[in-house]
Amino acid sequence: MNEHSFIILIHKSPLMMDKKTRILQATEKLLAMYGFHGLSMQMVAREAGVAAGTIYRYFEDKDDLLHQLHDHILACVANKISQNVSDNMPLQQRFRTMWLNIWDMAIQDDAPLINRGQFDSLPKRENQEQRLLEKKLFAKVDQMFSDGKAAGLFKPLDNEILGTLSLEPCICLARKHVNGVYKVSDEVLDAAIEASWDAIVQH
Amino acid sequence: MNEHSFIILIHKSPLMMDKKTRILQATEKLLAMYGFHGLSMQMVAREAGVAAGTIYRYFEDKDDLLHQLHDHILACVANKISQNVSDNMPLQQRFRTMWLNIWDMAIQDDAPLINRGQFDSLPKRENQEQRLLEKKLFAKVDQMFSDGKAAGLFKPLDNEILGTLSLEPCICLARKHVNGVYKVSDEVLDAAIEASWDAIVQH
Amino acid sequence: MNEHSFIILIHKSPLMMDKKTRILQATEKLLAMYGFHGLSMQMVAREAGVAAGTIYRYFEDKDDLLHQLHDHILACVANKISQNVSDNMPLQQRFRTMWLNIWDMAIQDDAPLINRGQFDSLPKRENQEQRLLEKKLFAKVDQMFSDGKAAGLFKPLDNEILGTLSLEPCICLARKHVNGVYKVSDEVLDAAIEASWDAIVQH
Amino acid sequence: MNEHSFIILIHKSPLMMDKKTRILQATEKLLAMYGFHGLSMQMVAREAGVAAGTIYRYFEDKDDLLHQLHDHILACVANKISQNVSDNMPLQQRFRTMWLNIWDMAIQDDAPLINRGQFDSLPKRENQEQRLLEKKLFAKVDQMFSDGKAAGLFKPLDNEILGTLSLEPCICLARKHVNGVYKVSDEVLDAAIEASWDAIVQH
DNA sequence: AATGAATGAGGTTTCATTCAT
DNA sequence: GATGAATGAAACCTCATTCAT
Repeated sequence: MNEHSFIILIHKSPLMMDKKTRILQATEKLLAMYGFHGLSMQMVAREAGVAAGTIYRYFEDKDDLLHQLHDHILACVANKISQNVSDNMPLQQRFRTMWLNIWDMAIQDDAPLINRGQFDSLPKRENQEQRLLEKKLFAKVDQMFSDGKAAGLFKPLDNEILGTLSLEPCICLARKHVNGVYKVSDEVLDAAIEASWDAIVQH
Repeated sequence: MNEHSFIILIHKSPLMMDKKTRILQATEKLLAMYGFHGLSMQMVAREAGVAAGTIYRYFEDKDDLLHQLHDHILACVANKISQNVSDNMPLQQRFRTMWLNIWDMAIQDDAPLINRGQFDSLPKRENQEQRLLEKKLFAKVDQMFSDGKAAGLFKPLDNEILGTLSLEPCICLARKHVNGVYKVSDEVLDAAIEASWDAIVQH
Repeated sequence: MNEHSFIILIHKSPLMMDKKTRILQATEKLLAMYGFHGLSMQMVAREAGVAAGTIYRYFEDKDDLLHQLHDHILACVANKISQNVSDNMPLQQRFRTMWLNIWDMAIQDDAPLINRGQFDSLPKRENQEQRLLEKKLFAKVDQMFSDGKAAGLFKPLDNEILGTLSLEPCICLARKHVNGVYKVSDEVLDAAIEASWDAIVQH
Repeated sequence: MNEHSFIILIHKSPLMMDKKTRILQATEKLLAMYGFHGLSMQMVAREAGVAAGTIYRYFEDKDDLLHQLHDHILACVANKISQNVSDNMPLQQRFRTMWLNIWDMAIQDDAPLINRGQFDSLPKRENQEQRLLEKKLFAKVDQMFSDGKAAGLFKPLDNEILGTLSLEPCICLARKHVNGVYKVSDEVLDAAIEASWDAIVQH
């Protein structure tokens, strides 16, 4: 660092971050409203309140936008699921809390994607790295299943399987609830949680 | 017939099915191979061995083609699920048979759509009429749940809920199996069937 | 060929050929008028009197269009150069005829491209095959140079070099003439032909 | 300076030329590498190490940049051609020196534009003023032709014509040499110079 | 003077649909 | 009924240019 050197300060201002977020949110909303087809970059731009070209400052191309949206949502989901869950709570309480966290998320309008079945058809990079990231995101869920098996309470199956048996039904149910296929009352909800629990505990 | 003319020979083999079926099968295959984006009417036409315009003799437009494909597949699925199931078989055997019917279908390659998660993103007409049709298609499933409740064996929940709790996990699991996310061994498969059963029976 | 076979006749009608030709001609004209930049597919379509999408029935993409135009023009040029030239005419008459053929072509509006220097910047496929094709197209020119060398009249240089020394100046001159850089009178034209001749004959 | 800030260090080396020159050089390089199509202002900015907007301090618009580049290169060319040429050298030596100066320039890599045929497709302002400027730049060439005619050695044609007949073939040849169409040996080079000389001297 | 994020018109290309044959 | 060439709207994406900082 001599007399010819100088310094440039770059402020990644909240406003700039705002733009990328706005684009992601616009994409999520439109994807939920019109599905995968009716999603054009022009629409995203209009909804986000930016010019079409601006999207390409933040995302390589349409595919990149969707990939990043996938990751973004996944992170949100993982975060939401783990809310109010700590590893020293009783197992059944942890299970119930997470189950209801998923339910709430799918019911509310915050995460409009999770509930329309569009989420799964988002392009994902199916590689080892991605798998590890997901595992880390859903650590709390993982921990619960592991603890349950260690206590001899859950069936001796891989966590992946336990999740599929007990938490996926929650999402399926929520989807039907939101789509109006079937309205789920509070009593039925409690029964569904119990049934999900029954699926994975030893009898 | 001048110097600009030339000749193409086409063998109309007895194997050529009727055009509508060929179009539907071509669509299913291409949808499984290239997903929703990579599906163009010209591709369907080429794969089906018909002219692009011919598709419009049998289907109103692209949406109609996809709707009809949805119904077509749904009928196949319902038919497959009910195979080797009669209403006087023991409940658990009925359940196990249907569960495995779903699994087999999702694992094999003759119903390429069901297993890639593309099926759910097909456009569906979500109306009363459609709901009734589905109910009729899945009558055997319905009957099993009703019988189980009448016998006091199943939880007193609507059939819709019982299905979501015990059969949807099968589809989710199959999807993961096919996508390579998780390879399901025979022992795990048996355990999963038992767990699905545990979810809906009274304890 | 059994009872299941049938025949389809395809007429490559003159009208259809017309469309491809019209697109090529439109491209040539616009390229001469507006240069390489101001050439958009929309403009070509409008000038050719077809829809934008129609171009893509006949040409893979823009590059293919330009490639094919290059070949098309090259063939025209080769044909024009060889007009009224036969291998048993005296050498100097053959040379003069070809030189003037080039000149006429560059001066007239038939081949608007050759004279604006746009021609050379058209994308060409620089491969062996292409080189051979060109050699065949310009066979008459080749023959003249070979005959001249056999007669001990021309310098013992490769035909490629002889062409560059005696015919390229014609094109350069014509370009300047058309661009208005320098107006070439008939006497000067004669002198230029003689000078080109002097460049390649032995002294 | 909060958690969103970070720092970049830039060493302003003494080698950094003034910005306008850097922009011109960047343009020349990119034009040679990617041709006319692949040249965007953002690329030029990146290559020159300036911001996109900065270009517009020195050049009206893209066209102006290209115009000025044209003039810039033309001046370089004129300068190079005249190297080691003085008006009291024998005519043939002057001619040979200039011919070889052109050849060297086209063969080497420091004037990347002249040799790829991109140069001619640069936009030029074809007006009287421009013509006069060029005449002044190429004064040495002009002088040689005038002297040759005064001595009764050259044909009595305008200098413009003499140049086209004897020096343009050099450029054409060099282009073919560089493009790999035809590899020119030293003997052929000498022969080509002699042939160019033959084209303009009286016989 | 310099920056570079933002713009949005315009580029190439695709594709659902029509219609003369 | 069947064809497939033609259409042209609309898709994705680029890039010359501006302007607040």
